Amino acid sequence: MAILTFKLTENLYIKDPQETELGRSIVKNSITLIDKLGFEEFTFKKLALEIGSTEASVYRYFENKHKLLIYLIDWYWTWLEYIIEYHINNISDPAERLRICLRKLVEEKVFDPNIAYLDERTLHRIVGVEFEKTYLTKQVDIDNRDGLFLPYKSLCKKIACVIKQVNPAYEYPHSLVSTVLLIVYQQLFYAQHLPALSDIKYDPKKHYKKLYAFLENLVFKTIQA
Amino acid sequence: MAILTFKLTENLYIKDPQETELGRSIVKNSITLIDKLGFEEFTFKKLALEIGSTEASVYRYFENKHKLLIYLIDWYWTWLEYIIEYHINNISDPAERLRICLRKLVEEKVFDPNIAYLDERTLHRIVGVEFEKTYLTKQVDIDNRDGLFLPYKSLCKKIACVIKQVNPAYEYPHSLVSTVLLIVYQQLFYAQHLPALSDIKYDPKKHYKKLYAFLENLVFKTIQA
DNA sequence: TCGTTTTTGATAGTATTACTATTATTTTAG
DNA sequence: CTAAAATAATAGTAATACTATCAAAAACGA
Repeated sequence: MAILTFKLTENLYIKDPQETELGRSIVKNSITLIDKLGFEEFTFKKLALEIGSTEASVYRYFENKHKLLIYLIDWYWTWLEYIIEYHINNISDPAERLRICLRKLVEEKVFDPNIAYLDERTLHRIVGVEFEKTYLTKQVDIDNRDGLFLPYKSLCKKIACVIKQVNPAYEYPHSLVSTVLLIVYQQLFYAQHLPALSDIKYDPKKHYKKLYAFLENLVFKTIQA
Repeated sequence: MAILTFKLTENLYIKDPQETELGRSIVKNSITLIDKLGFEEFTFKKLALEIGSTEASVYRYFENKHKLLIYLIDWYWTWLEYIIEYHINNISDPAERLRICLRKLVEEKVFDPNIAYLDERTLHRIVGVEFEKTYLTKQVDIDNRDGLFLPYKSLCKKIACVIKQVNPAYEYPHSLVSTVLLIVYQQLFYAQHLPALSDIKYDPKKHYKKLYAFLENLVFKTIQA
């Protein structure tokens, strides 16, 4: 059993949280706490209390909760790209590669503590609710310059390349992929909380299938010549 | 010259801001201030200072800044639905109706103080950056029950109906429309701040056209039988 | 026009947040 | 075993997100 870890840009943290017990505890517990409270209500003080440490100690790892959130989400996108890469690796048919990408995006995330360092299922939920808050800010240009959004851009680029393989003439592969990436989380959120905005009914057993059907149709028809 | 105003749900405010000079000043100035500072940095204290009033007075109109933001955005969606309604009103061809919907969604907003009560151009920018923050919260179900998202759902439904007219067999009209609504703001934001995620280049003279091309292709191909 | 209600302004106060700083203690690494 | 590094404990600050009180001003109704 190989434990998966990824190295993220140093601009995200003051001190690498993967290197110490406390650091790993901060990351691990911030996931459950953000999931439970939502990002707005989440504070370093509450986190410190949860892990039996102090606010000041948390601040030695992350400048602020914004950076910590991006750290978690960057980890998720890096992990997802790895998963997708792994599964399309030896598939030669471009259309099939694209179908696998979509399936991996939509598919329910499983958490295997033997393989994963973090709980991807909870992370998946956090990404759905909090991801857009990471860039819909006044500091987006600075954060972007600092490379904080690289994992997401990398994933987007990878899938855009697959689209280009299916139809090299299609003009908007990046726009389509960034759209698809948002749809996944948006439609699942709507299904659960704002059902008037979606035709996908909330039902953990079936909605992944419906979402996939919606997406496959949208993507393949859109890029067809 | 008719001044456009809309009545929004009473759950949004403590005291109707349209009824008093101070109320209108709060609404008007909150738009420019949120646009300038971003929602996170925006506070009732700063707003009160700006309009020469006090924090306590602002709190007499809105429970908190979250409700104020939804008020502004609800106003925008109500206005946009009115505009769309107005333009598709006497068009009989469903495909043409749909094309007009898309055009009105994408089109640069103009601000005519003779017709409009609020500055829709600035509001458009706020919607792009702040809209998703209104529902990506832990209170989404309560806010939804209180009818705070009705204008958006109404707009979505209206356009979904147009899609149904174009192809009654298409299974995901609401999902497609809510997707399209987000794309508009998302792709313009990406074009400006995260260009790696989009194929639309930032250029106020031409990007509306490109965005429209991307959308028209996506929507019509997706729903075609 | 007078009296009343409503609205606003002025001021104050509280709990919480988002930090920074200092020092003592513990852990770890050479 | 010692030095360096990491953490805990504690304190402190400015700002936020409110609530409360009371007086002045404006609006309004008889």
